[in-house]
Amino acid sequence: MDADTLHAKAGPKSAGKRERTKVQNRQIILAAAHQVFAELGYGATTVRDIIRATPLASGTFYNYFKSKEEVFQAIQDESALRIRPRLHEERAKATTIDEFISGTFQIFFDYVASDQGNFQAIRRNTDTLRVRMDTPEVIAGFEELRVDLERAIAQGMFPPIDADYLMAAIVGVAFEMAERMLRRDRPDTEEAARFATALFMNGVRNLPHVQGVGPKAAKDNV
Amino acid sequence: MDADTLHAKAGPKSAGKRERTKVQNRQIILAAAHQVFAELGYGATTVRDIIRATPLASGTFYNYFKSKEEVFQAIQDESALRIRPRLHEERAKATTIDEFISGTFQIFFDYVASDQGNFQAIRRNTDTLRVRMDTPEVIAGFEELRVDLERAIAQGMFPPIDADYLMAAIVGVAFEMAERMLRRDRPDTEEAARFATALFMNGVRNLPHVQGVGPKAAKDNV
DNA sequence: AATAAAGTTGACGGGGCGTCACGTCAGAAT
DNA sequence: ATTCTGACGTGACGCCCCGTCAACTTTATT
Repeated sequence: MDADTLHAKAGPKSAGKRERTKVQNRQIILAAAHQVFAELGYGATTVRDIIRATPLASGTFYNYFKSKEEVFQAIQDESALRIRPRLHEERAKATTIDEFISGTFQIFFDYVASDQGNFQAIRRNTDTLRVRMDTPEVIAGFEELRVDLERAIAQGMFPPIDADYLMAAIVGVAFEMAERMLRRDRPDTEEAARFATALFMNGVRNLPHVQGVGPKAAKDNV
Repeated sequence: MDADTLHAKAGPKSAGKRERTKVQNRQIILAAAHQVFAELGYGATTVRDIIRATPLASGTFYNYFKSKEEVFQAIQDESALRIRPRLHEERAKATTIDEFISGTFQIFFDYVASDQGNFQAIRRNTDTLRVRMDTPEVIAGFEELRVDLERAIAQGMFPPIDADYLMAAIVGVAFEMAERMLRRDRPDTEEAARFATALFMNGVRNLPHVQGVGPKAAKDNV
């Protein structure tokens, strides 16, 4: 056998065509990942699945992201960035704590309904809390809500209770209710937000009747 | 080359010693899995990790379980089986809906505190809802609670609200609060149960002050 | 034009998964 | 007691996925 045969192990046949810019490729990968995650769920999708939904080669993925987890977190960051301005706006606008809580639930349920696949990928297919909370953007989003709650408590708008548990309750109700909402035939984000707000502010015992109501009834319930 | 060389590929060196019974081996694997999942989390543990914590060989695992997911679900089934009698007892004992809800939270938080590793493995490392709800035992546990809620609503103990969302709210609050509870220095399951019950029954607006209280204060708060 | 920098590629080594042919043993059948 | 049989244990194997990297191409710089 000759030298050529021995060294024949190496060598991509043709590499390096660059038809897109760096930013474009990152966006292409992100979009493909978003779509594939939504379809298969986080656990079931492989990096190759993502790349296959793309004109790129497998190695290129790793020029932009360290791992599957990192793309996923990037997607969550994007989502957090999309929601936060709305939450800020809501906080500025709300004059009562009821309005603020209600607006927060509404924004959250609206987001979930607008990006069902991603929400379900979070819920069903991965290290839920770790991925949800480990990135600065997402943490920041939750932190802002917590600060608001603490301020409300300090200002006497809420009784002097444990802000940590209060936060947990809001997050828990929101995520779990969103799950059920999406299973319904025609998810109604306003109904969900109304229910969550009423339950949260008044408790079961003092809950107004909040099921199956139209816009007209909303006034009565909140 | 002769025939022996060709066929030399096969053959475990020494196989088949049977020092334990079938049931014992299943229990050995289950116990090892429970321990390793709690330590490393679901996602991070490999079937080989489980087997390594055992005197058995890798293939044996698959005589008892189809996959990593199946052992995990078996563990959840065991947990569900341990909790359900207590829930039944509580349901029989409780005379008011407050007592029932309070008892349910208490049992749940107690369980979480008694098996932290497993709870965190559920929360942090896997297809949360899928694993939590896909096994008959676990589904049955949730179903019972839902039936209770529907009955309470039908009997007028709760306002006529959406049992599905009510259920979601309870589950959401319980799981998310349990997470925070475990992060505390000295998790206090009674405090957590008191908070959850008060919030749930009365709402934030009507919440008694439920932080940092001893057994004496419990009477006042619930 | 020559050189450097940035970007792309696919083959490769590493490792986990589930299978399977082989080996062993306990108890049933004779 | 001996043979037979099927249940069980074993570890090597083939498959697939992951992340890396040397080779290669294009763009920027001098």
